[in-house]
Amino acid sequence: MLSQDEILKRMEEWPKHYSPKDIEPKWQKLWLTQEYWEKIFKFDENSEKPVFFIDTPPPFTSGELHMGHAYWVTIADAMARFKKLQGYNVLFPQGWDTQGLPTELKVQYKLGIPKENRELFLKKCVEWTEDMIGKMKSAMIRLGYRPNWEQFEYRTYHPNYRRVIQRSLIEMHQKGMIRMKQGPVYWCPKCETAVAQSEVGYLEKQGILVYIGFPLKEGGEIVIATTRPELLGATQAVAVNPQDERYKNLVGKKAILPLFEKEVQIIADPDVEKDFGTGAVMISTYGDPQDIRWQLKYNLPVTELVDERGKIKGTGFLDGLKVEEAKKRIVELLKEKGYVRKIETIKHNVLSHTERSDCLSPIEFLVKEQVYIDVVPYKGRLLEEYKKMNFKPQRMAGKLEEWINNIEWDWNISRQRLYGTPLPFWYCDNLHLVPADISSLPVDPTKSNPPVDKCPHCGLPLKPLTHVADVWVDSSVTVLYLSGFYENKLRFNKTFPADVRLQGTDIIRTWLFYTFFRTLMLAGNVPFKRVVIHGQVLGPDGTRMSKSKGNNVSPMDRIEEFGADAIRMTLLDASIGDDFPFKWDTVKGKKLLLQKLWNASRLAYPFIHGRKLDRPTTLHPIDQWILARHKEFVEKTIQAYENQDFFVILSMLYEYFWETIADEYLELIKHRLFNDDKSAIYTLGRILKDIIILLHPIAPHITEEIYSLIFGEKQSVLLESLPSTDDIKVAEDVVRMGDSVKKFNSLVRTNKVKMRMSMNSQIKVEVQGPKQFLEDLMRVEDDLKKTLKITEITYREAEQPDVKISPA
RNA sequence: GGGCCCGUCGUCUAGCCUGGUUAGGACGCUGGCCUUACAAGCCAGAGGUCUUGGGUUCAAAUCCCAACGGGCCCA
Repeated sequence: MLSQDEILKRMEEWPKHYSPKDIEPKWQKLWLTQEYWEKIFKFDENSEKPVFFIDTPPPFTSGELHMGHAYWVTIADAMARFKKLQGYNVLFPQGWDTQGLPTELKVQYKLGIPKENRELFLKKCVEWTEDMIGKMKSAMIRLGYRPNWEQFEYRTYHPNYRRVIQRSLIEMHQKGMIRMKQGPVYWCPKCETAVAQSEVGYLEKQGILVYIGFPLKEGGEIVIATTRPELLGATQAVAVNPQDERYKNLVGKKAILPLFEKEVQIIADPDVEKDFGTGAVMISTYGDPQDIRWQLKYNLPVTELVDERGKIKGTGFLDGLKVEEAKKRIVELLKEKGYVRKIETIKHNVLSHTERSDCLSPIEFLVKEQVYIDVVPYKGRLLEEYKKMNFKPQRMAGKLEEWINNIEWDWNISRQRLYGTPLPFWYCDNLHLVPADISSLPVDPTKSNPPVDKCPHCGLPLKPLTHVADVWVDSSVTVLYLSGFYENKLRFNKTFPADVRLQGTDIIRTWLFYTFFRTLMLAGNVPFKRVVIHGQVLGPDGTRMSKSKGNNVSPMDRIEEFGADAIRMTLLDASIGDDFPFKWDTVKGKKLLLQKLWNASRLAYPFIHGRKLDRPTTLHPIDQWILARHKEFVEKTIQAYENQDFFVILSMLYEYFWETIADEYLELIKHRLFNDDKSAIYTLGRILKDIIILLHPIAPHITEEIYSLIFGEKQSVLLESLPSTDDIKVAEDVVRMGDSVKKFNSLVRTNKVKMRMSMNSQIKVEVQGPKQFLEDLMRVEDDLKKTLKITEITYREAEQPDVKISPA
């Protein structure tokens, strides 16, 4: 037994203040060592342990790790660490989505490398990418993120990954799902490339609604309203609603396009909104998706009026003008000739290039030869199969379903770019596709010869496809790549489908949908069993972070001050699926909680460190009480981890650890600790160790530090296993006693505050209350006296509990 | 135009599915207190017509309807 002085001296060995910036990098370095890798973080293909495979998002390599990244990094890391503690063999990958327009633009404009020099351009793209990865990776590591870098870090430009992408395309082609065809495509004139349906969205913009009088062939006129007067030259018909009395007698008649002097028919279609404009619209090729539907429905001719750079062609008088300029010019001309009836300024939704790009330019529809993957024919099957995945939160399943329901066009996968996965095909003038040999992958058709001399279908000469794949073609095979679908059947059988997919709401219709679709088509099953979809991290003002609003917060801004652990706790203190504002004040609060844990450990250290914590045959009633509470905490925490309800764990830390253990229990057992009471020492050691283990996935650094200082039997908390509480018997009378003690403590303290006494002052107490209440207190009278500096307690039965105190 | 989500102390939120203590916590605020871990602390306290209006019920923050406000997605 140590003397009081010795105990206090040993306590001084423990740094008084919790300093995350000293602790965290140390552990991050250790986790990355070969030794920790081998013992803890490695995914062992030969292990008999159950496998847990989490599919994490491969972020685009922008170079900046923003709060949204920090959020999923934290969730994924916490999930993986928990599963390790639970005894799983964890496959925890991290990929990089390396290809795409933003990188090309940086290389083109920031580095000034011309696209014409293809080799150099691609080399610089890769260099830029690696640079960006380096920055993001070090920030991830600084947050305590520890995936299987050694085995499962991947880059979508890498030959190994590219081989899987290309093979998946060739196999889809073999299944008859890929074809080249001509048709309208979403086109971004600014980026000069085709984009997919999932990359566009509607943005509210200021525009004009022009009312134009079309003369009727038989005399008179019909006034149409349009936001796209510049497309007048590509107008193929005028449409009205069949129910519209105003136009009933005009249906079937001919109208004449002003300026172009072309006759078009007036048709009736139920999709025309009677209340918009004049109720008469012009159908042009193409102003919006509705025009495409009408063009197909009525088999209207197509006039190509806009070129790849968004300039008008084929009109003579508007040629070479950009769409916006042409709009102004044609309105002027129409005014001069007296065709304009009215012009309104309106706010309307304009289809724009919104996804994965800050481009936001309006989308045009161009007629192009492109490569498509059939999606529409599989809608029915997709609507059935998606139900095999369970969603957290459940409502997110509805978002996927809604998206599948809304799919109208097949997936255009060709992009007119350089830095991307080459589509592994050659083609002929009849648009037949000839795939590369699987043995030749990865392949760049522009640099290799086709596997056959001529088109096997029609004998025409073959040309290489110069297009690259949509980035979602790349990232929709993460599960197939990681599980080893093509290249490691042993691993595939063990790991497929993945246990969890983690991602944000914003990529449901892209990453989630395409992975689900492609994996189902190629491997015949859904890619994962469970999809966990988190919300967005908002700025401190509760709105979306954006540079223009200046409400951007980066996790790295104040990580030295508060530490990665406190940031992780803040991010996890939200219900998964909800958006939440990020405030440094909240982080400060989490740091205080960790400081509390630090101090409690400081108190426990001299009594527990280096001691054997055998369970004594009998336990003090107060220890029995805390163990009963402890059992509840352990069980609920494990349950919360299983459901990814991290905020539940955090609220229990406040309630159980801070309020119950730190504020009540520790005070009650101090006198016994100093007297080397075996029951108290055993209990404190046990609950503290369990708390450390259970908190580790959320706050890995501080828990490793405390564990190593106090317990340290193993090199890492992760070599421990989840606590079991099977041996703890919960006795009702003990739990009730705990409540009585808490009540008594509170009454005594309240009275001391009222009487302006210091907490330290000696008092006499007269307590009243129901018989049961008094008996509970008598059971631990000695502990109450020592804890609350009471010299004498007298008891009196009464209905309501109350105390009277007086100075001793 | 359609769908989904959300409105709870000054701020962020738990509770709502499965109706039933005094609506719980964190940050902030007020007062007191250096107590064998912790003043980056402790103790105590103030602060809420649960957006509004109807309805169901013995009983509504919770279930239903409507309105208002905010957000997201789709057309």
